[in-house]
Amino acid sequence: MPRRVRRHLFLPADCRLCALHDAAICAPLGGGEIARMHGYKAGNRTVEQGDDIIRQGEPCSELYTLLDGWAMVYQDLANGRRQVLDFALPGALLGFRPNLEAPPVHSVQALTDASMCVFPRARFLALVREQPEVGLRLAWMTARDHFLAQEHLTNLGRRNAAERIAYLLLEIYLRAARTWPAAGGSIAMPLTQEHLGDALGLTAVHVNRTLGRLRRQGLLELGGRTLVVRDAEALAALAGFEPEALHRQIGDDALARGHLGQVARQVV
Amino acid sequence: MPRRVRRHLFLPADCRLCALHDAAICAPLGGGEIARMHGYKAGNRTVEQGDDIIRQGEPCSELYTLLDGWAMVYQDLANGRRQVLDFALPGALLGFRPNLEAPPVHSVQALTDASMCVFPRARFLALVREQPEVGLRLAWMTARDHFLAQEHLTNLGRRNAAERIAYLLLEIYLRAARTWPAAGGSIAMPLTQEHLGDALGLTAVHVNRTLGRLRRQGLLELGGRTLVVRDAEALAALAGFEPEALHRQIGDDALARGHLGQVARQVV
DNA sequence: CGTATAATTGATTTTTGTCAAGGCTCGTGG
DNA sequence: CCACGAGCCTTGACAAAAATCAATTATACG
Repeated sequence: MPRRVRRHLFLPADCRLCALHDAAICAPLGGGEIARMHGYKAGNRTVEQGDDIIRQGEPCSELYTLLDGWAMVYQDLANGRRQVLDFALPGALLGFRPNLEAPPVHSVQALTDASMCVFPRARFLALVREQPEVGLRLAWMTARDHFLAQEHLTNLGRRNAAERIAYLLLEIYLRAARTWPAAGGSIAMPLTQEHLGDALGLTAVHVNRTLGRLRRQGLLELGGRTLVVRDAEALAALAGFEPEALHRQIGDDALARGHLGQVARQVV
Repeated sequence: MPRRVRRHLFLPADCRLCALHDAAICAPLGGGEIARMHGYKAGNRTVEQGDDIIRQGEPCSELYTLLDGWAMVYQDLANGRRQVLDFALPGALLGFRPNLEAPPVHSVQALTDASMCVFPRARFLALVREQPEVGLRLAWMTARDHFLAQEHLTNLGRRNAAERIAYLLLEIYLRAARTWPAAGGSIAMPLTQEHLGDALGLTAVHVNRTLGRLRRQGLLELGGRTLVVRDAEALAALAGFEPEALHRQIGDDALARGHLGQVARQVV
């Protein structure tokens, strides 16, 4: 059972100083508007590793932008099984769902100490309402998350254990390396083998054996909260992973280049 | 190999006569605006069973609202495997993705003869731009599809063959029964056992055996393009399926009741 | 240190896939 | 009207993948 949520709430930070800007929901906002952003926020909050940020079934009237740290979105089933739906990195919007009035259906847990930007639901909606380009950004971010979920669906449905692991770790590597530039294929990564199993529909034991095989083949290294990608080419070939296709669809520039992005800017 | 796309293009139908209105992207539009909707459409189109509506990798500059019939969204992998990502029913928006400029990554195939409402990409974006409430509707529909994809992820990751089948068929039953009211737990359903397998990460053979077991237990009947749910309670218990939770999140009324829905209306 | 969490390994069972062969149904063309 | 073929469903025998059960062995941390 994850420990209870600890709340350390700070005054709103000045959004103009936020390094994350381009990666978050507020990306379309320009200088003048960003200065007024703090009016929509309740402030910043930090949580400790292991804390639940959102708990399925418990009313939650806030949305969050993850500012720093890792989180996981997951679902607990009645029979004790757990499915990890997504790993969230800085910039991720947490708590958005089709019916914001109903309690959340998924939990979100901090995998490291983490900090986030807190939006009360009503103010978040006001923001979306008053800044149409933010609404489009919201649609784009949701479409991106949907696309990633579909990729994971393919991963679970049509790949075996080794392929699934290779695919997930490559994806995580690329996403993390974009946030915290990586040296020599190595990134800090807090996921345990049990997390990987819960995300991939495998048991931790089977993840362990399969990881061992990949390690012995010289494809990767994993341990001590560190992931080292030794042979990205081979991993990609094994998993049928196409970085370009992924990037074309959800890359940073997709919003800037894509039509939806153009709309987002034109609407301003 | 699915046969080539046949195109029968008709003049735009009058959107005021469209029975689907509430279920589609245009739901937030009122009387005056709906009358101008045809200005954004290229027209209606019909396709035959087995036709590909969208093909992954082939440029496609249109979006569609499915008006009648069934479709499937799927992905072909390099090694010949296939993953079904979603089954689409009337009202579904087809072809929306994070980067509309890049070719689609998923294919969409008609599972019955089908008809749809065609939007050229540029005009679709103009609609979203000029009618902010349509933008919010787009965000909501995408969030709904994302939520469903996450449910499917849990289904593949943490349920065995019988549970997966029970879950999927119940979901399909409920969705179809909302579109075409069902009598005695029976609906017309064009999915083959191979379709189910490709959606559930199982082989058609294993689907067959498992379906047989469910049939012998008196839980359901499936054949002749007809699905009969004999014991919905037992199926739901087996699958851990909670219709209320699903409905609370994505039910028809969720938009009307939910805050996002309120926004959608207030923005007008 | 001592405890808790995470990783590892072996033996065994269960679930699912693979290969192969027939059977059923329905529409088409002779 | 019947024969044929395509697509789909069904079943059996066997193989492979993954889960389960059960210890151990690191590793991290107060």
